[in-house]
Amino acid sequence: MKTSKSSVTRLYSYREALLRLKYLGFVKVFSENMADAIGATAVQVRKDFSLFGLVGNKRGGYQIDELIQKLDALLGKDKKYPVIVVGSGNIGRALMNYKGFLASDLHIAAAFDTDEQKVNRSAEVPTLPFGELKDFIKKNKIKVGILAVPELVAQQVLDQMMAAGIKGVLNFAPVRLNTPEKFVVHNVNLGRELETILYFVNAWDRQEQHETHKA
Amino acid sequence: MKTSKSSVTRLYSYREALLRLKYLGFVKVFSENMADAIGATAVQVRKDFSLFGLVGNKRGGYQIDELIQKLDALLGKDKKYPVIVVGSGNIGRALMNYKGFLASDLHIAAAFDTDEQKVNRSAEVPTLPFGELKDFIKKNKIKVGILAVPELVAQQVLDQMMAAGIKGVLNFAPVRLNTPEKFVVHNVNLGRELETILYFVNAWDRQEQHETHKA
DNA sequence: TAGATTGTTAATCGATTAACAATC
DNA sequence: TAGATTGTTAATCGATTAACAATC
Repeated sequence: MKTSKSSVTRLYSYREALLRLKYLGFVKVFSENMADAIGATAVQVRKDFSLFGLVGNKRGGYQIDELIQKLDALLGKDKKYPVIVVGSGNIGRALMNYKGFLASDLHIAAAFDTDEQKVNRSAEVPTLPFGELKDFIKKNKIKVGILAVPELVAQQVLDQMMAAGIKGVLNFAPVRLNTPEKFVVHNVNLGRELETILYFVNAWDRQEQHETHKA
Repeated sequence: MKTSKSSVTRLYSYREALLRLKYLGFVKVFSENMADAIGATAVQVRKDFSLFGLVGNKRGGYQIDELIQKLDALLGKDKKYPVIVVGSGNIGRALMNYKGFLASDLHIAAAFDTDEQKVNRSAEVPTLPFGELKDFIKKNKIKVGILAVPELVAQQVLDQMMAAGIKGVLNFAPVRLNTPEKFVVHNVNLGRELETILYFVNAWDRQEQHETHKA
């Protein structure tokens, strides 16, 4: 598998690290440096690079400028991609105002909500009535959305987004969504994440107590 | 590896599905049903169950009540676990008010912020000054926190949380955190998630155009 | 040339899936 | 008994890591 999710994610990390190094005045890097920067191993870095056709110089490492340029082309960093938020509850509103996207190649074009009270066309990121969703997606050729609606309506809202042309979503509703073959869904289940953390922390606690008793 | 992150996550999913089935009046399930419910395969379910010592009846499937009970014991569902939010920016505030936690065994005990303006001791989930963080963690024996502070201060804030006794965090800052061996970090990098979705969606688009040209 | 570093091929590892024996 | 389902052992798969040849 050429382009697994994790290898692509690492490419973005490499790029970010390279920009930092460039900013600090560096001109070239070795695979070892890249590895340190993103918390991987040098072999992993070279493997990833070779997978995506990024070549360096035997003994001389990689030219930072050249590498960034190639990554930009590979990752489509040349243009800004508009993304929409559907549902302006707690999570939806947080993402509308999230500053972390500014540095990247994506920006939130608009949010949608069924609650007319939340509509606000003049805000920096406007909130529009849900009825305008389809037209907006089509008119602005939106490909990716953030699904931040209640669990119970998630599937039916997604269906409408798909019908209008959306090809991928970041889903915050704790349900398994039904999607066609060529559609990307990344699920973020915050409760589940916390529970899993809790599980391992508690497991260690129990283990420790056990060991203490034995001692 | 007995308890990988993913197998534990699936246990929580099984439990959730079982509660739904029970609510609908079902008394027993087969591995096939469980698989459908969480989007896995029957073999996967039986493998997970055997890994955690959950046994059924040859030919008779699994008793729902019994299974839930065992999962509760396994996952520590007997008590409520307090969790804190550090940083009350966009993400932090959204999580403070997130309803999705109500159904689970965790609740947000308090939030912390350096901005005195945001302090509010009388809210349902109080926001306290950052200076009270250590005492609060120690007094309430908090083990898990949500780190929703700016990237630049994430590590130093985490260091203070660790010093006070925190053993695991859900990290929203887009940085690699330095932690000791027995410490759990789950990273949620929202920008990265969206970028990766965008990558695959664009990759398909390019591919399609390519194929159209050939045709 | 000797040393350092890349890039590829092979080995390992963990997780998922397949095959099948056990048994209700 | 025959059929259905569990539970385990073996095979497969993908991703990471190790080994090493190429070469600047």
